[in-house]
Amino acid sequence: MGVRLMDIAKEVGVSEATVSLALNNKTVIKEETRRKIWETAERMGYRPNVIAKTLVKQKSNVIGLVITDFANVYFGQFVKSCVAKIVENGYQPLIASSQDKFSEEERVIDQFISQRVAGIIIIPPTSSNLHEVTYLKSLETYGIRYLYATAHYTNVDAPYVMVNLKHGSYLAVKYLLDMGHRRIYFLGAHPQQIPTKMRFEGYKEAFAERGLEADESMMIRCENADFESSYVETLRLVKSGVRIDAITTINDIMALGSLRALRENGLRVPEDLSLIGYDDIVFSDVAAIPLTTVHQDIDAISRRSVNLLINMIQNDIQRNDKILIEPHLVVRNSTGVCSAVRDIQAR
Amino acid sequence: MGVRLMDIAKEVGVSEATVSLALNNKTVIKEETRRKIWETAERMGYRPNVIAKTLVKQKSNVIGLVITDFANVYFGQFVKSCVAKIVENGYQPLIASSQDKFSEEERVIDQFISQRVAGIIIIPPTSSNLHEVTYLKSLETYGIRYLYATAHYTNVDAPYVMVNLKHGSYLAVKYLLDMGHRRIYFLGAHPQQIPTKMRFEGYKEAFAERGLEADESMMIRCENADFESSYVETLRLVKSGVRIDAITTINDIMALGSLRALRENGLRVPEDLSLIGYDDIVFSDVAAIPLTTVHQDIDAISRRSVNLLINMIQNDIQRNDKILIEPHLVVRNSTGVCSAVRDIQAR
DNA sequence: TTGAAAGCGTTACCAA
DNA sequence: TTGGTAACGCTTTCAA
Repeated sequence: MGVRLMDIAKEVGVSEATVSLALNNKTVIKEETRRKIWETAERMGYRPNVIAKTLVKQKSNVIGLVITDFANVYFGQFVKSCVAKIVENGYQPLIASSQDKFSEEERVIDQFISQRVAGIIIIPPTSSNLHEVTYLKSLETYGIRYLYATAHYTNVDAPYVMVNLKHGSYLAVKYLLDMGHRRIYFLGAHPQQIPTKMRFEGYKEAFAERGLEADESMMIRCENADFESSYVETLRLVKSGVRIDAITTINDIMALGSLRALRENGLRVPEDLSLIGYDDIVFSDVAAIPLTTVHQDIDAISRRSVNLLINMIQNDIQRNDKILIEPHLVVRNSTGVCSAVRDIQAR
Repeated sequence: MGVRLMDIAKEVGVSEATVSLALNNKTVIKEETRRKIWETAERMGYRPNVIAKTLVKQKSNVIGLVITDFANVYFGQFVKSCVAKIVENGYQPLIASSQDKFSEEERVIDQFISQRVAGIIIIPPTSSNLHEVTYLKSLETYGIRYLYATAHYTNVDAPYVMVNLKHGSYLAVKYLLDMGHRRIYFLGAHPQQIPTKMRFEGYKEAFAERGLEADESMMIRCENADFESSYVETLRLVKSGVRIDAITTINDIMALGSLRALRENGLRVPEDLSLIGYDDIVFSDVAAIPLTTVHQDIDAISRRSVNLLINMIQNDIQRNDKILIEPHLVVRNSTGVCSAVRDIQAR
């Protein structure tokens, strides 16, 4: 099935080697022969077999990309950005999902090794920051370069590119403090998980900087880092009757969940209280109230990741850089001066 | 670099063939030999080279998937669903984006052919329904099975799986008519494009069924099928001062854009007018006002697509099925009885 | 139960 | 400027 070099060779009446040389535009081949071979190849609908090519060349131009969830907008944007950069550089992307499970990450990476990819960019599952990462040995055995993106395993000494989560959270909370807010609730997931942990450190830092002490009880632990959990916890908070100046969440979807709960209880954002998200996915601008949020430069993460990986591939060396991208705050309409402060000023 | 069958063979003191047989668990090999080979393979960190395997077996288990945009939630969900089903069936997914451009679709498919994939699921660019699709001949030359999903080229006789767009729109408009709405604006893209065209046909059908004639001037052509364009056109509509009973859009993002324009002008949804989206992406439920929308069963599209493709691959035959999935209306909070009708009833 | 050898489609080296 | 041939890592057939 299909056309092979041999078929073209027979048709033109030359050897396989000549056809190969001609199709790769080696100038050793006489102009006329080359033209004839190209024409015949075209006419026969020849498509080179990269499988065979890779086998004989003993190197692939495939870059693997392990993400956790195709349906998550944030990763969708990351994939889009990465793929563009990989293609630009003449490599071919191969994307797989770990479904946010470490066991699947292992399976997928084993598959990539069997594929003999040149390098891999790994986005680890959100839930796990500690793991016995056994596949690294295999990657080294097969000379496959790798790095982690958007997060990393704390117990593994490997290169990564991610956003300075702590600083992002610091910026958000500092801004809220500047606006007079004090009772700032923090909605996160498990306090042990990196995404939550790092952000809460930023939260505390902002308070400390002002000589204030963060009230740990304002760190609300949500079951999952999603719309529903955030909605539920915000509802509970509102019903409890405590004073809430502001709420920060560890991603934008959670902020939207929170927003829904607030609005359903007649609380106005930002008049009654402020709300800040995290990530700046497209939908934060599309929400009921355009969300103030911490912008993570996805493009920068992907650019640095791809560049570092390709650098490792081309120099045939596994490096160990740790790259932190600095986030910044995007102020939109979900935040304002603390209502308590406003009341005082109004007098 | 890396471990080969030969390395294991040398280590154990048997032939390559024996190692191959043993690792593939052929029972011809003596239990003890097999065990020893497995142990050694494990110890040496052996990973089979699928490149070589594919070459010799002369068949691949890779299914290509061409989408238009990784950052689009709708396709993100489709990819997720497809990938799960492809993996379940023991195949390996290979995903690429056409960036919504036909030229890129061609490039990507050529790449897939060079990869000698077993079959391809193609999501065509939204903008093009007519195209000289030259790659089909190549696909046939190399015996690669294919089908279109979520849309198709009208001038090409090839299998496809998509939602009955016309019927979805019909359901939405019929519902609005039932609620007493008459001045129903339709926000779409170019009237020639399939997604817009089919939906507007459903719109007209719902009117016709009631013996009403659809007013073509209520079909508003947006520059793009996105948030911004929809926002702009809705704004223009509102400012023009015409009476608006309801608005339907061809996707949920557009509905959100529309919603923003309405709210900014003090119009309440659904009290003052109703709004219906299309697609039922996650965010329609997360919007300021949970959106009434037409649900497209992405899971069904992907299931039917993958099943049909695998059927073709395994029976080694290119079929030509056209599969239409029936959509249904999901009523949430953005729709209600027409205010004009309510006023009358209130008297 | 095991081994030798041919072959998959391509490239690359050496000869012609 | 071209051709013959070995090699890439694996599977498979046939013989031993």
